[in-house]
Amino acid sequence: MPRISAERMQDREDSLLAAAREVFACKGYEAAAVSDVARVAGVSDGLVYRYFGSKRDLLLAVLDSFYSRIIDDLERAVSLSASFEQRVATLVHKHVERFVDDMALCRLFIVEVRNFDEYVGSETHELNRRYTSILMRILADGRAEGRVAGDIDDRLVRDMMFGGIEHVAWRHILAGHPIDVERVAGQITRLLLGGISTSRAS
Amino acid sequence: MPRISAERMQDREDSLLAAAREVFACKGYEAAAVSDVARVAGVSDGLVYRYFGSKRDLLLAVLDSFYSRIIDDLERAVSLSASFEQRVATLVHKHVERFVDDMALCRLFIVEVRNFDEYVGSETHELNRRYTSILMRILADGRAEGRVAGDIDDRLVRDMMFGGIEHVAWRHILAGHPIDVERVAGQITRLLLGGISTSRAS
Amino acid sequence: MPRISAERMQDREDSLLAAAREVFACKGYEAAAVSDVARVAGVSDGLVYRYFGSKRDLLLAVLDSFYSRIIDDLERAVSLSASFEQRVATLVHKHVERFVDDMALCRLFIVEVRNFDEYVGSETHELNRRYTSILMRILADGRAEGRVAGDIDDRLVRDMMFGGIEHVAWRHILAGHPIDVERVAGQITRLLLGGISTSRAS
Amino acid sequence: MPRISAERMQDREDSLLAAAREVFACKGYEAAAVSDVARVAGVSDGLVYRYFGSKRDLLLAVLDSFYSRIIDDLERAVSLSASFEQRVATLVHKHVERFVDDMALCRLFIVEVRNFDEYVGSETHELNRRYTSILMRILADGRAEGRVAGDIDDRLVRDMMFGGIEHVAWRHILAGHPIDVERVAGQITRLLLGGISTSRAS
DNA sequence: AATGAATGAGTTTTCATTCAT
DNA sequence: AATGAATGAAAACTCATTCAT
Repeated sequence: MPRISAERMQDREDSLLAAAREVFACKGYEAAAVSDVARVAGVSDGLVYRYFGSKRDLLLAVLDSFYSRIIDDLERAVSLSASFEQRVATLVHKHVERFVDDMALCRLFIVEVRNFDEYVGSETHELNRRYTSILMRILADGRAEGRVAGDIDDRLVRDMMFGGIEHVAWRHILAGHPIDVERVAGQITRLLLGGISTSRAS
Repeated sequence: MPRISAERMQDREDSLLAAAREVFACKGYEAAAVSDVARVAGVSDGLVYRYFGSKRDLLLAVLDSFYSRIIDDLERAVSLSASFEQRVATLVHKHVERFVDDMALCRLFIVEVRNFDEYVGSETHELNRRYTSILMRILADGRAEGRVAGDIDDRLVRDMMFGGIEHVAWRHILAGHPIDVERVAGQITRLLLGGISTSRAS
Repeated sequence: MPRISAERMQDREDSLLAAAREVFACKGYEAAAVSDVARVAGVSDGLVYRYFGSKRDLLLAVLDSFYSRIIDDLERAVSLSASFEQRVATLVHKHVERFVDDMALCRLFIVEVRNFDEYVGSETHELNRRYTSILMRILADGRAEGRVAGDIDDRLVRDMMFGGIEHVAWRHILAGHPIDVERVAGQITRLLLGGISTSRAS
Repeated sequence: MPRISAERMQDREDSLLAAAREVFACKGYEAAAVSDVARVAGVSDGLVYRYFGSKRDLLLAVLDSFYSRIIDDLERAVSLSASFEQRVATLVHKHVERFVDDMALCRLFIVEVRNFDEYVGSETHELNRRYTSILMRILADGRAEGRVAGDIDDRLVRDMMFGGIEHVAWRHILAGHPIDVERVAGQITRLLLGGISTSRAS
């Protein structure tokens, strides 16, 4: 017979998640201690392990909840755009904005999770796919509309876009000067859509 | 354990560097222990500190030696290319190849060094700048030749290219299927030069 | 190893303190390892750091608890003495006795703490002041009663007394022959009060 | 067949001793590394062990050479004083001055050597005895001249004097204000000779 | 005689995780 | 269900000392 209701358990899990997000974002995964998370959440160390199997699980849960949130947000924004070019522009804009707003969590994902063996096949991986699949659908639709050059591999575009934006955002963040999201996103969009060359490229 | 003569100190340093490269590449920086490196190099723990001041120094030395090697290689390759487009193609090709050949080291740089405070201003940062400056020169020359669209920010191109290739390479590596360097580099080059759109973009 | 209830935390702290006192007294601060203390206390190494932030903190806690104990004792003894001379005699007697009873801790204070930069301004320093202030009050009162020569600097007396007794005690302890506290304290008192000379000194 | 002459060996030993004096004085015994000494002396680590059996031996040698120097100096100064009181005054003055001039070495002796088991019976102990015996002779002579109160134990006087001066000097040094040697020595001398009391003490 | 590379034991401290209460 | 005291296994780094050269 449970002493606390399911509702209460959910609240606890949420507050632990929030605490973990804060602590991991602030100190990074390695430097964060489970007891930091417990303290911030206002519970005992031991209780953390009733809700999450390990420190690693906690990290993944933080990132998964982050992804759930941003996927919905991105989908909603993209759905409001009319043309292919607008949808790309919106996605680029939102993604750049994501780096600006949630730098620490993006970094957490890039540095602590994405590169590890366990990543492939994980829930986090699946969520990342769902996030990027929003672009894949835009590209498929754009191709159907004849807006995408025929010899382009969509996965390549996806990687170039997300990889590129990651670097651009990082450069600004490391350099310490704030990103003018509007301008940067506009430039990236133009580059992606139109390329570097003055003439049609080979 | 043989005591080595003065003239073999360089060998020792090299073998420590090689051991560190292997261990860091395999386990990542945090997970690797200095004693792992020592064991692989066949020396005592303490000796590592005779050659490298700290675990961190060892990491940076590994990356610096890596950079020194690949900068020359890239410069030579690029210098052999005639046109702007060829030079870009060569650089993309070489960079993709680099990820294929030295995935672990690229990852080490990206994950363990690039995102840390101490990075800016370090020797490694300088080497990274030299590496990327090869592209910057290509772009500047291309612009002088009128091959680059006027409204393009070179640093943006740099980030999109290196960031994009990083993700492309990663996808293949994570998925476990080998990269057809020729084909992938070609596609990336085309995308960068010509963009996604069928017509001139926005 | 039994897990203790909350109400027994104090006991744990006390037993750690006792273990540290023993180990430090026996081996000195530098030569003592935290794991020695843990072993003597019958706990794990890590637990020491739950109660004391560092090895240094442990040392200071040992000395502070020592001082707390002896200050009360000295104050009580002195307060029972009627005249200036008696109070000085009592203090000397008690102080010599202290060296005899707690040689190792006195030595710990003198050797490991008193001469270090961090000492000034520390809790231990404050306790030491309280201890020595007992003598300062005796001297001030004695001066008010006209029992102290006018040109004497009280701080000088304090240093001569404590420094002198320290050496006297040390000599006996090093030589290995027990101190006749009564006799030695009497001699010291006489010397301090009356000086060496047969006639009034220069 | 020795490759270097006995003379050269002596020079080496002297320069090692000087280097050790400097390093120990500056950093303390524990914090000083043998290789620091070697570097300062301009020789290899290994060579230190040809001249001194261990780091400890090096410390003792430093202190022994220090004692040899100051013993002569003190003896000479005292021999120039005419009366008992003058001789005491000179000795006090010289001893206070010693603390001022050679604070670090005094501290080294007090903290690192005097309190250790091996001290009793060591060369250093013997030198310390010779140093303090200068006072013992003064007292014996003073007693013969009737200048010393009959019931005084000379060893007690010795301890009170050296212990007291040690504390006085230390207080000034810790507090950071320079000692007015003349004044302080004068006060100490007066206190030792005449005592605290306004009247002849019990 | 001299070097200095090499050793390897030893130290403090941290923390994820467990489990008696 | 909740606690938080306790564990114990690392792990980075230092250095006195040795000994092949």
